[in-house]
Amino acid sequence: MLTLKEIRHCLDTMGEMFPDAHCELIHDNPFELVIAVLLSAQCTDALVNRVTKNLFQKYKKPEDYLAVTEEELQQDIRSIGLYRNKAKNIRKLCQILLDQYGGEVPANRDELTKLPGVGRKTANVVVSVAFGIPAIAVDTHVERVSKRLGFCRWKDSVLEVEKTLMRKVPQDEWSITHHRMIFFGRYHCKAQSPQCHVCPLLELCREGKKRMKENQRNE
DNA sequence: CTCCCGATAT
DNA sequence: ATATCAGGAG
Repeated sequence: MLTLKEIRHCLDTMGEMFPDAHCELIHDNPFELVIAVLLSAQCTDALVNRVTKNLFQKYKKPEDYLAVTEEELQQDIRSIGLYRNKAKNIRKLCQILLDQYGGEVPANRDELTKLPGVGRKTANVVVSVAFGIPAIAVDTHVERVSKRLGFCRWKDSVLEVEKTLMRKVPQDEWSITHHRMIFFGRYHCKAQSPQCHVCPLLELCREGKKRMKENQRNE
């Protein structure tokens, strides 16, 4: 486990590496963001953006998703994967927005979490990005980076990772820290090929040093 | 824990 | 061929 000062150094370094870290899901309003984040489960942002480019031209409001059959919506998002669950959840979610929220997206994590297909991670992204409410969404990248670097313990659940990060990072930096960790994980500390050999954090990264030693044996 | 699932990187 | 991708629900 890293000290508070070491974590501070890691986050500052990530900020220097990725000064423009931001949400890469293309959207024009909170409703589009909810749809995009829901679609992004187990799928790259690039592919989501490719699909939503057409999707958001055809479907503007919750009513539009309910005006077609579920099979038609499935076909419109098929290339995303998990498309049966996602199509069903999107249509249920739209019905609830119309019935209970006047067709608007609630600006509240607990209300968002009640929506089908919206778990804690998706809700955190929406409140943070769409409504400016401080939150740390722990996705696959944030979890992997936290564990490799030693921000938390290997056995921690995603909820425990989130709580640890909230405890160790000032609240007014939650959102930007979340995005810096996403970029760091997506483009540098990648799942399959982490760039340990050019990593400025290698000296305090337990996992990184272990990986570098393993590589030496294979030469 | 398993299932959902196509696209892409390794 | 296999792992991974801005996860969530049962």
